[in-house]
Amino acid sequence: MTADPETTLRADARRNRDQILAAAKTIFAVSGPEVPMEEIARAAGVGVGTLYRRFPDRDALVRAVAMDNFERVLIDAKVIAAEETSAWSALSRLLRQSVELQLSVQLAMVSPRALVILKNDPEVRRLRDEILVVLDEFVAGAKAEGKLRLDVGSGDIAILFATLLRQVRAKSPDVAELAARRCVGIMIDGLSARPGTELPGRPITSHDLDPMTEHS
Amino acid sequence: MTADPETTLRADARRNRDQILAAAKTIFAVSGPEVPMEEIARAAGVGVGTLYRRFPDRDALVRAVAMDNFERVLIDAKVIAAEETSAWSALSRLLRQSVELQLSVQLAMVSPRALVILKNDPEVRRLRDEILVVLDEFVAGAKAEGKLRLDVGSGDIAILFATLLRQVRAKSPDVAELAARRCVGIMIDGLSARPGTELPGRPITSHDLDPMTEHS
DNA sequence: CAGTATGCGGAGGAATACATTCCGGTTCTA
DNA sequence: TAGAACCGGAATGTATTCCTCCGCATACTG
Repeated sequence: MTADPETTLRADARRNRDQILAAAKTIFAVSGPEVPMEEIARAAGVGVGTLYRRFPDRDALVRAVAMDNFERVLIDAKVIAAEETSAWSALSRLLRQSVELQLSVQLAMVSPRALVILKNDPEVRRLRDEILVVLDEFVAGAKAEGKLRLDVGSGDIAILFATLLRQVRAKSPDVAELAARRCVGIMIDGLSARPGTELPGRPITSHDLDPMTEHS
Repeated sequence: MTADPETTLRADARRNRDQILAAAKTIFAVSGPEVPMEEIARAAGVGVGTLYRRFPDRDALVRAVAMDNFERVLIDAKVIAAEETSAWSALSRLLRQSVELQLSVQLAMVSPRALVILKNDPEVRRLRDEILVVLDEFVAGAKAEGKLRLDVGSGDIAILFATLLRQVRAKSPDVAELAARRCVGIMIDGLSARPGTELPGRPITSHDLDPMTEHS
């Protein structure tokens, strides 16, 4: 049906397309999906014209970035599931290593703009649902192992990491990057099952904040 | 010198001024200090004209909001210091209850826009420094008590809470508010001194990310 | 290696979003 | 009740941003 851009494009065009996607991913992660198109083009080392030729409008770009990252996370999760022996180590590894990937992904679940764009895209939803299933499995498994505190839901975890990803503006990118890794570490410790403070309310599930469905 | 707005203003004007400040605080906390002035005016229930009469431009408003919140946090911290018996409980109580206050405060330390405005304001700096001193005392004390993990600095804590404050967009404000409280709880547990994962790098101090000084 | 289809960059038109000003009408205060 | 202080929000000017268009460049094909 639709020609596959991966194979149909001329070599240089293909290269540019990839650069655009990569640049957009980085920039979206830091500044959200509303940055000027020109900024993305510059970061990708191409002209705006090229950007628009490949992605007719901003929505198309956002969708493409989301798809790309959802896929990547899903693959990661599956690899991890296969390699790790316990659900807890799988969960914490996924969270830890996904700083970059989740970066974009979660952002796509938090930004109102992206939400509107993605809400009605069946392909995106399918991927997203698959990810949620895997995540829920990890969470349930880790609880069963007694490693994850029982009073959290996958929604809590999602929020925790979604909020964390907006890169902090420290004095240098190095410090910022280190800080992010350390925050993740602290949060993982906060999630582990050890006698700690009791949390208010009830566990938040992924359904509680499912941005893909209408408000209650 | 400068007439004190608290006493000089006519009653209704004074009331409006307070409403504007309150509205700005809330909105800044959620959306950052770059929201359209009109939105703030609407939230405060006044016209833009009134907003501009009271605060000549955006910078003035940002500064006023920052001052207001810095003061509030400082007062809170001092009250807590007087009431709590251990540094750890003081620290965790401060973090827990300051969800709203810290909200604005930290935001003012993260947003580039606010930074520029506040960087050269000596009054703001003075307050800010006082807060940092109190926070450092709490941190040092809690470590001495063996309640706070030794491998974190006050900078780590600041980042942790600064990133957390951008309100999550859940299905309802209630859920969002609950989620925020739960996140704080999880983070506090992550900070407590119990055998957990080792953090990468070295503790981040408040100086490491001090936005009031130039990049190294 | 020449011919051509495909792709490229970026100037520029159109639309929008914002900050800020201004003034006729309203509300306090003495 | 007089008059000063204040209010709302329409109107103006400006800065951004989206997206199109077209002359030029580059990659594939035989």
